[in-house]
Amino acid sequence: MVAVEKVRCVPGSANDDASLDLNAPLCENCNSRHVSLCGVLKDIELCEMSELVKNVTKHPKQIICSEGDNPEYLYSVKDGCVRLSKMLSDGRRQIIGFLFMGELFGFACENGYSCTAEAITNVDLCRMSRRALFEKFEKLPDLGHKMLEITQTDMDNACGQMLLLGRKKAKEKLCSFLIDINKKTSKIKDLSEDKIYLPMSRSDIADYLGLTIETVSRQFTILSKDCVISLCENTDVTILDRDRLNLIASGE
Amino acid sequence: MVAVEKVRCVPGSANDDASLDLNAPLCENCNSRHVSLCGVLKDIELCEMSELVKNVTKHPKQIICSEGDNPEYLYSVKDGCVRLSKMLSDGRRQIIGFLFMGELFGFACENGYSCTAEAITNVDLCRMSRRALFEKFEKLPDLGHKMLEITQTDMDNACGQMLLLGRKKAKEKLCSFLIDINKKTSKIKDLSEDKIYLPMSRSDIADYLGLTIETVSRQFTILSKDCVISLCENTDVTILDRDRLNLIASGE
DNA sequence: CGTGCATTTGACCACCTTCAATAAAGGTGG
DNA sequence: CCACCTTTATTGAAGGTGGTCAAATGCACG
Repeated sequence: MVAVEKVRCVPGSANDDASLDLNAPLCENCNSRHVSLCGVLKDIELCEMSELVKNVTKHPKQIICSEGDNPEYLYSVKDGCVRLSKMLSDGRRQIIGFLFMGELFGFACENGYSCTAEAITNVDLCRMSRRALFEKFEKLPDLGHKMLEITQTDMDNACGQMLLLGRKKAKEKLCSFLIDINKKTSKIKDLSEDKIYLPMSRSDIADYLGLTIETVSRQFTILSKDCVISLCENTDVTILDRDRLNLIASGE
Repeated sequence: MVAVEKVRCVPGSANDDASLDLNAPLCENCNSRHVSLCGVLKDIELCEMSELVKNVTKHPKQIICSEGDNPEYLYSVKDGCVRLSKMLSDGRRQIIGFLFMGELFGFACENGYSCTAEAITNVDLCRMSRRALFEKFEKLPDLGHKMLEITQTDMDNACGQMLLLGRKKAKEKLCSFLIDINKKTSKIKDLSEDKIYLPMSRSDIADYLGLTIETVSRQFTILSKDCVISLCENTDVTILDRDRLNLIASGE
């Protein structure tokens, strides 16, 4: 509660490129601070984080990390939208998720990163050394617990997505997707409650839902004709009948 | 390295049903000990676990825990096979995974258990209080780290399964499944390298792969006619041509 | 031997894909 | 500023993979 000057604490050593690093962030000023992994940390503990993070910016279509690569870093989305995906050798692609502000990615096992991550919009990222972060769990056990909680929530979402991919019809898939994205983005963008912000392409949506772009496009048209949604631009949809949308999404 | 008498350490207080509880396990004698969460614990630390676990046995088709229920417990499979699943209101089912010896389940978020867990075979389980386990992370941080590692590996597998469900053809799905099960069970059953043990029904396989039983059955027949596998009984398959199987699984 | 359940097999059909044409939007260079 | 090209989305027609329905087979159990 004491007013303190915003000076960076312990600059230097941990950041290879030491003293005047413009990319070294001030975690206490971070916009996504309260919705991200760091949400569990007290103000004074944020210094610990500042030591091991670095700001990174990416433009649309730039790759952030690739499936199978040495998973040196974890990333947290500070702003923008990121897609995670996996590919088969012949080019078939499955999008695993779309990430917005506050969401963490870079999960991996002994085979390297599980997914490729690419920027969809302009993206601001917080890049953390995985090793350094895991070492911090000693000093800040809450950080480790939060990490576990996040991963378990991811797993819960993954289960829901498997149900969608394996058992839902095209129309149900699209409705589920619209509800999920609406839930996610309404927290972080100040849009009217029924606006859905869709920064990703039809092709991304198709690869997320296990469909083709043509099927996605047709279902958009049908939902629009049935007055469940209204299509303004491609990136901008409005929910007209939320009850119907929910009913269709959960399988009538 | 010192020979000690196998006496239970600290019996009582933590187990509600105190003194003469036959279900209170001796963790040091546990078969699945070295392939499970407890693999990270030293002998003397196992006592800590004995306090919070209980043995549970289930018969085929018995429910262990249900989607949405208060996630009081975590479970580790000591023996047998468990299926995790999610359902839509009209009965469509998606199986999220098949678990064998050493595997952990009971994952949950604020909405309760993510999945329903049912016994496929006779099953021996180690049941842990979630709360008590999470409290142990203070004293045994390695346990928390192992838990995180397990959850991340689960997440990695889930990503692979999403790729399968969204983008693979029926034949590719079945081949992928056979390879995965072969990998899993060869570690814990002493079967000849190319034998695949399938305790689950065709209906379970179908619901795992996002197909119908008829399609699964047809694909089994085709693979058999093409001499990729050989079908002895329904629970017993032999790999005849592992290279072909791998090629088909990864999409030609 | 008959009942009940799981699996296999066949015939038909539908949902979604594939292929193709068109329209709309965005970027580049003259 | 507009012609030109590329990229993205929509729409239509045709086709195929896998689903639905139905019957047959196999197997366990009383």
